[in-house]
Amino acid sequence: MKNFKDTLLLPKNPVDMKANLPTLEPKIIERWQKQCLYDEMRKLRKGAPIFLLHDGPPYANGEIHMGHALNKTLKDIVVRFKSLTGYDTPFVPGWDCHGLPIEHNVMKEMGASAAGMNQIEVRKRCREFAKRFIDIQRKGFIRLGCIGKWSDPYLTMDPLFEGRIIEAFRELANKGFIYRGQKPIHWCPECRTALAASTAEAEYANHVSDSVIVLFPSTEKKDSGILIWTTTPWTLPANLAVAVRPDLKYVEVEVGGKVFLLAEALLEKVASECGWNNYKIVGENLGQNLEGKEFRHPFLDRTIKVILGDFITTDQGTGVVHIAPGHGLEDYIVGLKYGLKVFAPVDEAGRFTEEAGVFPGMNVFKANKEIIKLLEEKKVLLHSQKLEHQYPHCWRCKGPVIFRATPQWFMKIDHALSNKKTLREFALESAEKVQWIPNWGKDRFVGSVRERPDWCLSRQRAWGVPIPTLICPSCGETVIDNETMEWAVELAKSGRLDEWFDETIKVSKKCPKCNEDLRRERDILDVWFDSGVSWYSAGVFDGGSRKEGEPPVADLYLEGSDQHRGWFQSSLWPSLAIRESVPYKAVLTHGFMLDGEGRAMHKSAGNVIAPDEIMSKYGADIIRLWVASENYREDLRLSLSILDQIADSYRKIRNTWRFLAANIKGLPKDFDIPIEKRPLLDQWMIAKLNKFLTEVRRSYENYAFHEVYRSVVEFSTNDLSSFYLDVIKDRLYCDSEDSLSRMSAQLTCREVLSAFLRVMAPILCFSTDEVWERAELNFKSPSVHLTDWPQAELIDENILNQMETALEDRKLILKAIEDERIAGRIKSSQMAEVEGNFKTKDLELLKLICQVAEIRSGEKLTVSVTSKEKCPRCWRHLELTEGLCERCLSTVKSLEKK
RNA sequence: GGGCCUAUAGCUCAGUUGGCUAGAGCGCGCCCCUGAUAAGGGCGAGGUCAGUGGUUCAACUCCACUUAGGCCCA
Repeated sequence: MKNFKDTLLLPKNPVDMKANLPTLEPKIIERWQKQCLYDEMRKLRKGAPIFLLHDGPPYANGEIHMGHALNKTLKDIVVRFKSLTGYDTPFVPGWDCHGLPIEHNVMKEMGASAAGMNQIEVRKRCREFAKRFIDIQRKGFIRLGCIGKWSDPYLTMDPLFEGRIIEAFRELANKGFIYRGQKPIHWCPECRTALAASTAEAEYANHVSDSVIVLFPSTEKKDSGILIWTTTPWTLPANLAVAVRPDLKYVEVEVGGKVFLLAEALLEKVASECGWNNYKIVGENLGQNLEGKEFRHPFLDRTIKVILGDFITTDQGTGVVHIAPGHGLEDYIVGLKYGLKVFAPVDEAGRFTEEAGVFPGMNVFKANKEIIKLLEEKKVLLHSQKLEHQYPHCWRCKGPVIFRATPQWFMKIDHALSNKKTLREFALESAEKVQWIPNWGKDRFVGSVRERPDWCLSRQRAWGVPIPTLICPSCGETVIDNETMEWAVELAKSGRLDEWFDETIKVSKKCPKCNEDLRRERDILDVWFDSGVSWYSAGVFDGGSRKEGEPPVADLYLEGSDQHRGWFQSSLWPSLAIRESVPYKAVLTHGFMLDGEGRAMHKSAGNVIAPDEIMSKYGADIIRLWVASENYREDLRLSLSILDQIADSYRKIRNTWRFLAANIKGLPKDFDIPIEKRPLLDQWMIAKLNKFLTEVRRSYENYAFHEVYRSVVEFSTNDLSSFYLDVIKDRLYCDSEDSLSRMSAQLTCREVLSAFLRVMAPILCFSTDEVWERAELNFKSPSVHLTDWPQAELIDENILNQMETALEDRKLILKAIEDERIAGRIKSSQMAEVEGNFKTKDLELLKLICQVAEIRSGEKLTVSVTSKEKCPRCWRHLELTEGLCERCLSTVKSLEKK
């Protein structure tokens, strides 16, 4: 038999089957940089409506991890999609540069030499440290394919930005939102310094404490009272209340003529500790009914009230907690609710002051013994024992630390705005107007706003923006002074902020109370304040820090769900207070990274997969496809086998593009055939494409990228690969090059590919651009990212329905053929003759899409082997003349003429 | 301990206001093709819908509790 392969128009592949993304992607990034892609995207949409996604700044500390990759990829998908659909999409990335973690790392890096270093030197090192990681992280984000103003990001340590931070503070201060209060913090009496609670500064280690059960006598009845338990007897002089849990049952117990009140759940335990042999319950009450009841302090002349606290547990103690708001965080918070004073009669060396009322000047740890003695004398000590437990110790001197209230600056959350509403009320009301994605985000946000205390802005650290206030070292008076704040702004903006901390530069102001020389506040602002005013300080359109103009309201904030209590709030309070509006129109949150088993990724658990690892093995597009495939509203699982699966899907999609690209070669660029003049199958393909475009667009608009992924994979597999492309191979390969039928197929393929690439460009930003170029679709736009979203045309539902019916018949036919194949009676579908009762009227269409030799109408579905010969050129079984089918004969003949 | 969230095939996801035998793609198994070839096509097997109890004519879906996990707070 003659070999006809040379007479066929087989695909000429401009796209490699193997993507080799790890080496390809960096080259595409280079091209984008040469093309100035970000600027070109903005230029293309100049004057169009703006879609502003304001980047939440990651912390400039450490390499990027998958959490970063997830967050930045989601942002990038949004930005690229919005740009394609016609928006001007500025995206200015940012970094959070100040704060304790960096300072802590710097101190650790310096080791012993840190001791003699002054604040200014520490700040310098911190700045360098932050800069180092900004560069590392920036490289990582660019490598992920994220588009944005990487040349000029906003940095919270930029002079201009630091100046804005102080200006924001000044605005808040002048509107009356700032005040000086007290709050307990971890304090090392040995080093006489504050320690950060939430980091490694307070190390937990074993410590032996005095565990005591103490009677607070009743003010009414003799020989009765309430029993409290504590492991820090030294805090008793600072006691201002006792707390019970509202839902817990409390009992009155009679023991040897005395009556004690305590939680029922702990009665047995306490009885054995106190050695009660005979006791009787004489009364009971729910905690909530005890609120307001009065008792006497065990050794001071003070009346103590019962308050309610939800934090009380029944695993130890008496179920009644002694409250010293100056010496415990829970005590402080519950104390605020009841208007208790923040009382901490302990000096910075950990010694009682005169205010303590007992043992002035004595170290509190030493005072424990004396207090216990005093309790014994007063006959209020029911039980005392040594208890070894975990207790925080100073990371520097290793000594035990204490909780001690110190003066701090706060932002008021319940201060009224010009609209007479308090900030909190305004926030709760505003939450209703924000679009929360997913919608339960509102509940989570509102829940944490409702409960939160005033914002403590002070941090006793070096690396940050100073709180621009003055303090009298002699009488403790604090001064918020516009001239001083203005000076601080000037310092910041001229890059000389370190001078604020230079004690040799004296303050010229005097204390308004005692006329002493004032000094500058040494505390710095909470780092959350820095990022909280990014809407006010960042140049969100042009990059860097804001130079002029009103700050805009962002269309979207997109962060991990932990930010409901973090950045979404820290941004909200200053914005509500300063400009009385919410800084975002919509808030989208995503879940957290989990491993393949659904457990959190931790370095210590050894289950971390780094973005770099994936990028060098699979490529950034695989990360991006993975991000798109996951429902990010929940937590996201990641493992190498999940990535393998994503890589499989990628290959499927890529091969589909590759086939399309290979078959449109040679089609003139301006060639067109009106839809209605094309073969029915092509008309269907276009209708299907339009339906696909409509669905995918809707999914993107809803930020439901996993729906996009699903639609795309299914479109690729079901509609294209296994159906349309398989069927049109005959036309593409065997029809003559200039035939309308072949060109119609090519044209349809080109339209499908062009639309498909643009639809996937926000996700597979590298691969789509590669194919866009190689398939020579770039004759109008040099990059797929500089095109318009493919508009869906009117969808021809008639054709879709008609084909739907035909496909149902097809499914039955294929099944019947498969049965024959398994029985060994038939091999290729091409040799099948099928008879049956079909819903489809158009049997020619059915024959075409089933790719069988013949289809006839009949009673029962039967498959037989055709007697017709196989055309040696197109492999279809049909009538042959001169050894070929009619179509192939004329095609070959016209070729021979040439 | 509190707030919010999650649990459907090996994997990633669908499953409308409760209503036919719970679906898809991948993977897996078997087969076909060798003119998308480190491809392509067909068929098939996979599910106690985390568990228990309840509401209902009817529950993957609603309610309660339990278990496992996540984020935040304490």
